[in-house]
Amino acid sequence: MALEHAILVSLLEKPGSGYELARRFERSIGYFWTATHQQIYRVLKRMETAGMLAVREVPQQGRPDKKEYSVAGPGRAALSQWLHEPIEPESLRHDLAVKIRGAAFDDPAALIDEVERHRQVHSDRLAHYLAGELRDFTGPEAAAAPPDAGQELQHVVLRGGIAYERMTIAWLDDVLVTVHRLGASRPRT
Amino acid sequence: MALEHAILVSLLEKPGSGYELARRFERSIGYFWTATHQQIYRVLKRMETAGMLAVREVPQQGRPDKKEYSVAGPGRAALSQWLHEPIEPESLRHDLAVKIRGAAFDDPAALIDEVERHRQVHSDRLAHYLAGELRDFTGPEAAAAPPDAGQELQHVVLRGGIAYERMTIAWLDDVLVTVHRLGASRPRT
DNA sequence: AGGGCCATGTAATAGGTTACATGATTGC
DNA sequence: GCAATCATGTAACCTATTACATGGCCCT
Repeated sequence: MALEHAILVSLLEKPGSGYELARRFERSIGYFWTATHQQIYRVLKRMETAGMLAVREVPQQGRPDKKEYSVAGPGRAALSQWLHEPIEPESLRHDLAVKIRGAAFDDPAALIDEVERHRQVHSDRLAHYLAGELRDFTGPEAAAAPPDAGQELQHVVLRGGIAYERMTIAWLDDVLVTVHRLGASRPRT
Repeated sequence: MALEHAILVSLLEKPGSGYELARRFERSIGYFWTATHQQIYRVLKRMETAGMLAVREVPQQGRPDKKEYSVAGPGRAALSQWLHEPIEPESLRHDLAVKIRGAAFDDPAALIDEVERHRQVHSDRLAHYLAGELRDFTGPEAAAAPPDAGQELQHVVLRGGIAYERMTIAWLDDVLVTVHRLGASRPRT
């Protein structure tokens, strides 16, 4: 169960409430792990019961009170143990590839809009990652201070996201060319 | 629910039993979609009940009888409908990235073995994909016959897998360089 | 004799999604 | 007045994983 571990890492980077975690899972750490707020609340409660997390009630004015979670000793130990265990190299789960193969039995031309839409999303994500890289790692402000190990590691993960988006965009272009070529060779089916 | 759709595509490409599907999901279509035999049997049963699939009992000698599934009209209609619906561009779920960020709070050097192990797996997969490409698409035998739309689409999906593995290997090299640099700057922690 | 492949399944559990529910504050 | 943001949660359902179970054939 790696959601627990992703939460531990995120809370070590910075303590926060369930709500804040849910927002981080839409950005930053969410680039390579997704979770909804319902799931996060459920897991936080379980982890708290298991003693992995410490909670602090934070009264706020003008806003609902929040529970700020931070990692307790057993949580850190659980993370450390997981870090030293080997994990399975993950396999993709790529719906769009299923669609592309399925299009052979239907209408390949119908793929075009869908693939272009996906390309746009990945293109936006790439721009977003690059902006984050400039802000946090390669820009003048970030370059002023020497990066610590944590920042170096966050940066290499971000570079992975950037490489993934670039590769995906290039592949979607390949798909578009292929589909157009199919359409051209048989104008109507 | 895309497992149903992946099964429909696979059975349209070639009818087969639950066992055979499970094997295909370890190879070929499994490169971008995974499923275990338990799950496949359950979904096949549900799809059969829903009338999406036709079954044929095939007696065999020296082996247990098998049930050969093929796609029935309603199954084809369900697939067609899905193909015309937009789907969400998927987000990654990358355990290793969580580990890398987590290593900042533990021992970054412990990543090295793990990353090298993953690199090996991806390198093997790449070799496997390239061999498949040569056999089915770019080799002398395959080049002799003009490819149809189905083959072109299968090929472009395979090219996506190849691009993914290449990108991943390059990124894992980047991770290794980064971790080694961290270790060099502070020999013991 | 033992291991691996073919072939099918059940049961229990864990993980994840969708819908529903509440309620105050801030900004347009 | 309406929508968005902050903040927390429950309930129902669907999906996926892990463990267990059976049994014959083929090869070494």
